[in-house]
Amino acid sequence: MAARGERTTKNETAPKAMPGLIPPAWASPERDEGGRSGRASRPALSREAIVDAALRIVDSEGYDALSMRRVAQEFGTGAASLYAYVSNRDELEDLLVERVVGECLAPEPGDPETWQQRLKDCLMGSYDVLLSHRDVARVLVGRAPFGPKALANVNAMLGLLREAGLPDRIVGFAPAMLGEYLTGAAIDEQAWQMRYPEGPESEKERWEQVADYLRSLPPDRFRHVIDFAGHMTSGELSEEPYNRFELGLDILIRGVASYREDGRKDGTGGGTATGSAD
Amino acid sequence: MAARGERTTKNETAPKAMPGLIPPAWASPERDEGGRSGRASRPALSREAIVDAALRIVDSEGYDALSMRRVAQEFGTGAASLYAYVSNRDELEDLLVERVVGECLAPEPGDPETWQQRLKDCLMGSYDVLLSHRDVARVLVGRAPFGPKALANVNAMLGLLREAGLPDRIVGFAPAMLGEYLTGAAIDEQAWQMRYPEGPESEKERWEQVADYLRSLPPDRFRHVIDFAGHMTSGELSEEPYNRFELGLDILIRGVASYREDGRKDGTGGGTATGSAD
DNA sequence: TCGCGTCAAGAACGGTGTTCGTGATTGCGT
DNA sequence: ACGCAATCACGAACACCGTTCTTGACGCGA
Repeated sequence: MAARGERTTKNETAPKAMPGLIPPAWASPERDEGGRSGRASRPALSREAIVDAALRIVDSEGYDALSMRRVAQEFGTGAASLYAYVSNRDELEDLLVERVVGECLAPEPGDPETWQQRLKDCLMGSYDVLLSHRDVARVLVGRAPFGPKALANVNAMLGLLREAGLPDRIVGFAPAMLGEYLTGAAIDEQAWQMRYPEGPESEKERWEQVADYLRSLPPDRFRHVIDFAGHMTSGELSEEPYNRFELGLDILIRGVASYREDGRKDGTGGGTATGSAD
Repeated sequence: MAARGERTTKNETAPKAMPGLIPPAWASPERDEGGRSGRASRPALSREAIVDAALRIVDSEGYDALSMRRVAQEFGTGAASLYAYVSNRDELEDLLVERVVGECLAPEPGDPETWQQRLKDCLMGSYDVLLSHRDVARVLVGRAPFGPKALANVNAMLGLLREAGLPDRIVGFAPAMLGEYLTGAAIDEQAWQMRYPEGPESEKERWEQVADYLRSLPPDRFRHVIDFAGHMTSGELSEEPYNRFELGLDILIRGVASYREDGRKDGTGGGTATGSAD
């Protein structure tokens, strides 16, 4: 359907072992030093390599810099060459999503004792993965998580929630909702980081600046905004590792857990979701 | 700050009464039939009119069709003419967001008795507003809701949650989270509608198609996905007005409510958020 | 050695956001 | 009443974008 190189079925596990940045072996414009091997015999272009390059560009220059021409430039060629391996920019983005989602670890049964904590760990790890790839989360919006890797994660989540004794309706719906929250939170956080591109030590200062703006609003309208400016900007969360995303996750998981049908079957019956409640 | 023609304050209500397409009164190169009024005295272009046109385009052709040239075409002129009133495409989108958010009604104190229901009503109304403007929700992602209209809504939400007896941390954080969920859910729903652009009577059929795809996956991996395919696609929610968005909202509000500090002060102490629980 | 089929990729097409310069128009000062 | 200066609309241009068409070089079988 897509292009020619799709049915290769063999090399798709080859670059799996490369976690970080890739040595620019195939990025060098002339690799004919091997003695005229010709371009057709060793393509250097492949779906994997193209997705690698795209992710590298997003990592280093951001999603706005991603374009067919820019990806092709990474291989020292023109954009037209990509269309032999990728039918479309949209398909490239699909592959990019699948690639990034593959870095997110699915919750494994039994690691922490409560399902709430396992869910939290999985999602916070995914959050870190998304943020480690700059604004790659923007590629996720509106894309159903139906690739193999994404579905594997969804499958694991479903198993987790199923064992927790939740109604089927909630089990089936929660993964989509958690994924939506994950994506939205990552995008928002990245947008803030982008707006104030100073060093990471000014994190607090950045929020304080926003809070000051909110406090400068006319007090007759916006009374509550002024009063809660500190809390809205998360300057008051304070506990070092406890950030906005985690708080939202706690809220969400508490909501899900409130539908539990029988209080027992798994520990922590009361209702507090994660222990970091107060 | 922005441009010159901003302070006209008079003619900005003129084109308000035209809901549909505009009679090409100001599009005609010579409209001097009114007696030489000239272009400066009645610009026909204004920030309001430009935002009107942009929203009209999104409504009728979708966000992908929105461009400076397309907006300018609505006035029978070139894209350059817009830059006197709008400094940027980004600023135009800011104004568009503010415009749409202005259509969303803030929760008024006292309408339904419980704060949960008031919150739900407000957000479901906003959801309908967003979906009524096609995929306009895509413009909202990554944009902090800090325009006057958006802040007014946030202010009202804060007041609502404040009276509900929630911890300050939760009060300050919940509006952002609810807004995030609202945007994400609207985008996803619209993306699904776009992928299957058939009539609205095939809503059920569309979900059933997706469920069938999920059920066709290899059963050894994806066991849970297959089992929950029906619930994942919301085919089983069934109750006519109870849709995916509402279920998510209930989950979210339950999570928020679980942080209430003293059980009384407002009705419905138990924990079920809205009554449509099970 | 010749010819053929394959595939990389340059050039081109229609689109985008944005800027610059020009030319018409208007209101004001005289 | 006239002319000038300031204003402002907007066509043309620039540098991009995604995508397609066509060319042409290459390896390989005959």
